Amino acid sequence: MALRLSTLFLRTLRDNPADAEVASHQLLMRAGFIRRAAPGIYTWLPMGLKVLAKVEGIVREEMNAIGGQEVSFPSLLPREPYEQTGRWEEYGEGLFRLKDRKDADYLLAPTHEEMFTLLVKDLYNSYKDLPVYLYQIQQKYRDEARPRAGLLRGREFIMKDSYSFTIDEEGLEEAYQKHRAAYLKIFARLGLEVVPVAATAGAMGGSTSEEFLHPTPIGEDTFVRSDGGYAANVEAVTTVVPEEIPYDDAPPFQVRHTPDSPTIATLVESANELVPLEDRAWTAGDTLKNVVLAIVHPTGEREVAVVGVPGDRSVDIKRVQANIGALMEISGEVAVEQATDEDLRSHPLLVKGYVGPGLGLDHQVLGSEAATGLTYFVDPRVVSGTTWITGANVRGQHVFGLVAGRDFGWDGTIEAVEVREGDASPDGSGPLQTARGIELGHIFQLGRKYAESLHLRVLDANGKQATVTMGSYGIGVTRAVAAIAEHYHDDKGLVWPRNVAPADVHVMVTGKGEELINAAEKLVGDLEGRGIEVLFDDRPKVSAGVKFGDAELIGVPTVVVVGRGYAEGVLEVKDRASGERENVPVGEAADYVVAAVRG
RNA sequence: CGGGGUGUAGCGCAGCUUGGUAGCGCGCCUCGUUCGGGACGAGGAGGUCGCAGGUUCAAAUCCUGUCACCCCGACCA
Repeated sequence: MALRLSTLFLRTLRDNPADAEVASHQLLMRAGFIRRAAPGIYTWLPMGLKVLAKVEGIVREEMNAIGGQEVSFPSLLPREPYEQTGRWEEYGEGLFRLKDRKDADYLLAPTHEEMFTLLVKDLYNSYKDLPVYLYQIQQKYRDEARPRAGLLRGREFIMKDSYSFTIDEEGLEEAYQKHRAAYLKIFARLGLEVVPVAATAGAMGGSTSEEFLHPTPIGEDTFVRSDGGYAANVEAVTTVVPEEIPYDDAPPFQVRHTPDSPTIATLVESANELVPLEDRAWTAGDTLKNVVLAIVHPTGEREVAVVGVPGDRSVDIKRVQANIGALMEISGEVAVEQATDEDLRSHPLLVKGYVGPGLGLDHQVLGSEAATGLTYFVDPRVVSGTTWITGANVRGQHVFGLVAGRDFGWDGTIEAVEVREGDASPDGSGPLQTARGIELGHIFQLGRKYAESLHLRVLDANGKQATVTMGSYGIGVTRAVAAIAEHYHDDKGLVWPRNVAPADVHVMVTGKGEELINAAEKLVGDLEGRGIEVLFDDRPKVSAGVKFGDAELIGVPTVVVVGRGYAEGVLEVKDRASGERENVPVGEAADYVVAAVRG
């Protein structure tokens, strides 16, 4: 049945809602696709549901094509499985928790690794049952600190999540590659450009992981790419490590008074005055800036650590956060913050503004083996033999020519500094460009993390218990709808690509008279008979201007106007995207539209 | 959690400085005229002015508190 605007549950808005900032949010609200129910939580109206169903359909087809089997889990889940994997705690405040009348704990699922794992455990027990790929398209709940931009970042959202269960790494690799290929197909069919980038696994655990980012200035993720094809989330970029330098001939370090050098810039100035180099001037990159950070464990325990980085770079807390958990062998969500004055007070050996890794091997201040016992990480650029200017741990004094490996050591290296435009790509494929993107998909090689904690084992070919290997693969379905709306619109409204449009064609009647209505009705009937989805603006007493405006706002790809041309025996067919219009004889209109729709 | 902003009719806003019992545009209802680019006329419906307390003869307006929402930074599909 055609959707008739005279009865369709739809109200378009002339003005943008005041609380909508980005185009996709504004237009989806104005065109009557969604309504806000609560912060970050949206109601889907008939038009919106049409698009959502198209997107889901494409995802479903491609998942089925790689052998995925669809299931559906509840959103309301008991605490126990999440307790077992530690995520009840690790998820922190992002988890919606609630209690039933018996005071038992429940949660609204933020994702379903546990449930899938337990389901397979429930039913399968032999390697002969594997591999199996299961997926669902379903609501997820995360109590986001700051929902924003309408559908782009909601507290309730629809995600397609799939999980692969295989007997070994080889099977996992195959499942991962199949999903990767399927994802590229899905996004291509959705009309969304995506860049697969290397990513960190974060709270999900596991090793190899890639994100599918849709490049757009309103994206929340920053990623880098090179002309040579390298691409990574900034959190996952690895630094090109310089060669170690022999330091046998390096001069000894000198400690100097530098009373007026509170900043890196003034320190560089002092350096060039006090201890000038023969062949060049000191720069900020020669200084070693030691940043004191507070590491907050999932348990809430607060630990101070120090990161030494070249002075011309600033520390990117996100990158530290993404990497420090593994380095410090902390499982779960680690928060990293700049150290407070109080943190510094509890470590009196740290002199604010003059923190340095040591005055020499005998007096090393930083490092787990040193006086403070504070873990000391350095940027990968700090390799043995490199020479640095840094704090002397005495107010008003710096040390010049401190040689890494000779005069100070460290507990480990960490990717802690911001990645800059122009930095070298780790695979040697040229300088890096930075860009912003929306994370539309994320695939992980989970390995055995969940299978182990939930004891998912099967008998292998030798009759021995083997822990199953898992992969996890997500697509933000509602987010994809937002991304499409964001990418496909103009100043008049939405411009849906055919694959996901709420209807194939928008037929409208302008002008009055029985013949016009009848002609439109006949066309609508013909089109429907041929399997075309029609949105029919049959509203009487609505002016042509309003109808044109709504058609442009709603954004169905092809618009047919039954109006003034009818007297001459033609209908006007317009292409929403290009604005091109064509007069088509009434008798050929259905054929013309079918051809346009079928592409 | 830190910074900025906003709460007045379904939507967008004015009124607040200088208290006097709420207004504009759009939308909605009725009648008539119009009918290819957001028509016109006439008549209507609709508001606890976010909430609580205070000051005052009188509070949307002044004071205190509180809540909510939006935007910018720390998390994620």
